[in-house]
Amino acid sequence: MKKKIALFEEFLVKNDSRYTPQKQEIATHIFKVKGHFEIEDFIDQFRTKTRKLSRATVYRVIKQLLDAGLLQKISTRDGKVYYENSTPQQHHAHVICNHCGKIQEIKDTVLNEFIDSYCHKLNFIPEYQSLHVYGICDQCQ
Amino acid sequence: MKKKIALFEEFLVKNDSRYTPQKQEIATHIFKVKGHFEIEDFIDQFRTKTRKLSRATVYRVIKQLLDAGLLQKISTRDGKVYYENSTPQQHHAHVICNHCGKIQEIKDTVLNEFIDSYCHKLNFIPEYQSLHVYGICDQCQ
DNA sequence: ATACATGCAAATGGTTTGCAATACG
DNA sequence: CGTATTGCAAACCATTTGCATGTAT
Repeated sequence: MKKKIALFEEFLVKNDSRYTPQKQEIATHIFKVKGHFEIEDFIDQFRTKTRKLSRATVYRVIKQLLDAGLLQKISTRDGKVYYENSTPQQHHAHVICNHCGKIQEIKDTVLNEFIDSYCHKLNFIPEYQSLHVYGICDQCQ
Repeated sequence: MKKKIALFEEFLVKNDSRYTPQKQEIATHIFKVKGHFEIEDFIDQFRTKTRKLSRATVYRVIKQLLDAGLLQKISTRDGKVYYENSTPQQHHAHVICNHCGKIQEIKDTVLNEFIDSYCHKLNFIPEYQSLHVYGICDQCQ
């Protein structure tokens, strides 16, 4: 499988956007994160580890990563926002507990197949998708 | 099928929340809206038609409607936020064009069945769900 | 009486933008 | 060189919150 950073570079080139050191650095760091993370934490870490870096730039890169399907955004009901790595092929869905905030992943191809076939019917080109199920988890019941 | 306003009242009672005139009014107006709408527009309309009403209260009711599964929230990639009526039984999904912003609905039971069965496996009680597919629509290609 | 609901305005927090400086192709 | 990118701080905008007042049980 192709490296994500390579996919990102391809995406940028295809969209007449430059592949700059900042983009490379930010993307590389994001790709290393396992599970979900908050932007603010990420920026803090990045700043101490690497060097100064503008929030704006991070958000600009984030946007391109979302567009490229290499990252996805998760919002909990109480307004918290997380981001999580993904691949353009498979965006896994999330199950989010409204009580404790725990986030679980749904890994299942049924969903992706369904979406692909549906988009095909509409002649719609999917770039990015998100499925979030909110409710009460096992432990919180 | 039971009226939505009745469902809302039930929901409130069940959650030790009061069924007040404001809640009733706001909910009733929301239930009349077809398609998606923006909060700000809704408040403006409401204010001219009816009477003064606090943004805060609207948001408080919105939150309860979301929890009750009678309303759903749609966020476009560029930060716009819409709300749309729904029923607790079936949350239809949305296909959103990143180019022109057009929103189409997916009406299909496959999705709901999939989610129900998955939640059952996790012993997770789903209350609300959202599926958004972003991409490029037919016309914008 | 007591607890929840409302309205207001101020605060919050994630995200975007204008602009000047800088770097890529 | 010209055009996209970066950094900064200020701006934005949806949403939340603190608090004093009002209202239902």
